[in-house]
Amino acid sequence: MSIAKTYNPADVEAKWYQRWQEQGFFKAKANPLKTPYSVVIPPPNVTGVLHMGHMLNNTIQDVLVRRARMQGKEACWVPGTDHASIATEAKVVALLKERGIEKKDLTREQFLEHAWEWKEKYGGIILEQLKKLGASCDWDRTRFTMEPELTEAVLRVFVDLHQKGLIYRGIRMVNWDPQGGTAVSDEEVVAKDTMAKMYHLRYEVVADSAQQAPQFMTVATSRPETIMADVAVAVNPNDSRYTHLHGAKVRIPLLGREIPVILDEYVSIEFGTGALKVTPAHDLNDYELGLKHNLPVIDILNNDGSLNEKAELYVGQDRFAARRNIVKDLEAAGLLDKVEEYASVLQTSERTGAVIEPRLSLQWFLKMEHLAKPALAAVESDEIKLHPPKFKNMYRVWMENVHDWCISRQLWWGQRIPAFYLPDGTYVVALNAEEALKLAREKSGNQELQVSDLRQDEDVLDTWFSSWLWPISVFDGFKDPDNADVNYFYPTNDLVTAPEILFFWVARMIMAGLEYRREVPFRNVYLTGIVRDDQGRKMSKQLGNSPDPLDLIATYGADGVRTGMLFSSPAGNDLLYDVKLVEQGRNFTNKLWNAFRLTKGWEVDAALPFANAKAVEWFSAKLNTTLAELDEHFDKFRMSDALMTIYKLVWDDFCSFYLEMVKPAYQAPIDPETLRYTTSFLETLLKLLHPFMPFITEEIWHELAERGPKDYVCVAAWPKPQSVSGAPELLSRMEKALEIVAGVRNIRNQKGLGPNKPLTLAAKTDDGTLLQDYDGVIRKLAALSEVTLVETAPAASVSFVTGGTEYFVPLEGQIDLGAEKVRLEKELEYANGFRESVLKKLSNEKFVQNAKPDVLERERHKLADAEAKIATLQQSLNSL
RNA sequence: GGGAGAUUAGCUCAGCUGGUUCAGAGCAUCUGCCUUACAAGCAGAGGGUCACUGGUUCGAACCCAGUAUCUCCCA
Repeated sequence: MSIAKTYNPADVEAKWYQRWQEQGFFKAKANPLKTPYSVVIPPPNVTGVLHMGHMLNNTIQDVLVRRARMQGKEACWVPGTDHASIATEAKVVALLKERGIEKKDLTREQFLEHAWEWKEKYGGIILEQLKKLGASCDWDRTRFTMEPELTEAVLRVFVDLHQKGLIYRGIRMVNWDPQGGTAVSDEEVVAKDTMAKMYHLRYEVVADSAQQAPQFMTVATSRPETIMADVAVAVNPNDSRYTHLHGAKVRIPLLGREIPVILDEYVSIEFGTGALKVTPAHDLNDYELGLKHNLPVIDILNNDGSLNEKAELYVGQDRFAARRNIVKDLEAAGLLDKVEEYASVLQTSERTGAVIEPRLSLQWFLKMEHLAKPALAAVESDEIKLHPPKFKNMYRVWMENVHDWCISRQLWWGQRIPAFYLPDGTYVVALNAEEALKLAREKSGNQELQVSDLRQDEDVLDTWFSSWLWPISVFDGFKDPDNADVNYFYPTNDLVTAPEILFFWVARMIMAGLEYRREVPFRNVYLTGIVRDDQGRKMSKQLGNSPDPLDLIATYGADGVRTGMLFSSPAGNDLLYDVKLVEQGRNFTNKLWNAFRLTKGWEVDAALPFANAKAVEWFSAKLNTTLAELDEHFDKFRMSDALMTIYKLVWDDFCSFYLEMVKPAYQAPIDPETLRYTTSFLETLLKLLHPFMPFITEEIWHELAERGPKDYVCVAAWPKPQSVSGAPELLSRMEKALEIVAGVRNIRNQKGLGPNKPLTLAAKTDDGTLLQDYDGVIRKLAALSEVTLVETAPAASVSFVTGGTEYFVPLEGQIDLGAEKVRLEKELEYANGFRESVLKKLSNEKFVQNAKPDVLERERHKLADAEAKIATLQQSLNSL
């Protein structure tokens, strides 16, 4: 039988994924006999494709879920997608445009038909990609935030919150995305630092009499096109420069409309010219100033960011075109004083990238105060733990300063707001038109009203208004609040997501969970970092610095990519992606493969006695100690540490030491006992590795032995640490033995002797038990023909000291006495220095008085060891 | 402008309540090896004033204060 020298993932990954599905291992159902463990996926955009962030995020989820499954829990990972209203609608609009169709030429129904068609065609690609990664989701549970059941949940919640008086409609300053043609929430606005221009404009002061020479006041603005919406100029009452203008009026440049000069301490005397143009319709602060001073509001913007007829000038031009033109005209009219560059912050839309225009509009809002309070308490009390905990601070600050949530969007793709307007302009809120009609008849007292008399609100709800219900709605907790699934799987256990959406999504899920089930939606929130390139830049399409995850999987194998991504991604830390990481991951799979290949190739001779008791006993101790460490890492959500712990256990302890200890000579057979132990160790390692590397572990599991129909490592029991008697002693003795091995190997290296040149070793010690017990191990790993005890140093030998004992490797004719002397003197010098430092500590009375007894004891030991070592070295030197 | 966090080896990070020679890991580096499981490998080695300056303490990477730099969040 021949096994490939390198592991070939492409051959096995699809096979095992299919088999797991056929076996139904990923399916979960309420089972009172088992402990539930559930995770809901952060639903990716339905039209999205897998990127590196998804890879990291979903690998972590899969590790958690697979481990829980092996621990015998009823593991349930619910997959699904998000309808992502702005992003998807923008994509559909762009697609239609390519085909020569403008959105404005379509009816709502026609547009939605196109959108659904597109969703059916491209939607869910990302879920297929997740299968390539090995994600063990219960695919039968796949949900979509805009499917009928989930839409119903959204509408029910809207109606309920409206009844509770938490949803209201009002005119507010909103963040307007002119490209998306919709309002967006505060959380969807991204601030970008830029250099902006500050234009100093001259406003003519309205003269008392026509005879006076015209006077001007200079007002600075970064958005000169908004002067047509000005309703006042404000100055600080304490600003002596403007005292003469108190009560005056000024003319808007070019337009000539007269507006008052008002006084308010809000105006900063230092900033700009100390005079502030007041534009209530297009700036939040100005709006509040306007309210205070009872000023009118003039909105000069259309939905698409162009100027409307209220502007009077530049009507129909985009705001940026209008800005260029008005600057030109102002300059020509001599009304532009100067232009300065200054560092400013540009507000942009997260979804479309367009520059946000603050704008007054009529929107739906959800009051947050009532919802935020318990949601804050849940995190403060650690009922929900954030990993890493540093995010707790951020969470608190945000929750204490939360604003009402603007939940309406001027889009078509999404859940339409269930508000129905009566002919008189009032409205009712109801789940559907029939219910609305009932309410409308009651409200108006008009029994003649028909459904056709009612007009439903045109807006849809913010996407997050459906995703905040996700942990409940995926278990049908709104439709049927007492169903077995939701009772069993809710609250879920862990949520894995990006810190960017801590407020968008995580905080709101906590609110919804507490409001609708009186229980938090999850216990742990694991916040991943952002995947960046090796220069620390965010991965982006524009930069082209993001590898295609599917190419990576094809090249390095899903297991290699998964482990590569987890090698260096502690919670909350950004992952600097480097192809070296996935190479390391791939190399690790190959290492494991070859360990398997070695053991698989052994022939057994049943007559042979058990020859490797020391190795087996040691590795058993090592394995069980590591197991406990591993569980601790997992419990603390230290995924990289958990992986690294297994990595070293497999590579260093199992492959480099254990297998080398028990490996028979070339083509020699192995004893049955050793093979039995070795196979069992390997099986345990496969189990530990499975959550990280599901495919290769399943492949080896089945290659290693004939397996029953349900015997998969995927559902094998997670190993529990067994107590091994005398484990610390076993570990430290083997460690000492391996130090001797390293000493010999070092000499081989220094002297340029090959790894196999037969050598002998002599030790000068009274206590030969270690050498005796580990004789086989030391001889084999260091390739020694003989280990002896001596009383004096053999002639012509190289020596080393470890564990207070001096060892000699006789090397006739190859010794450079001078070099050897120098080496020994150096070592002696170091040992003396060490002795001095310990002595100094011990002769410090205060230390002796204050230090804890065990610390003191340790120092005394160190001193004794050092002195013994010095004596040995001195002797060797003398004998040279 | 307000707040939070960080600064440890070339890189990415550990280092729990101060105490095993002023520190660990992985990767990278260097040296030597095609030693029949693996060159996607083996063996060995080197590499750090724990950002800086003070303070507390018998003792500080760890506690305190200040300085510098960086990152993130909010305005």
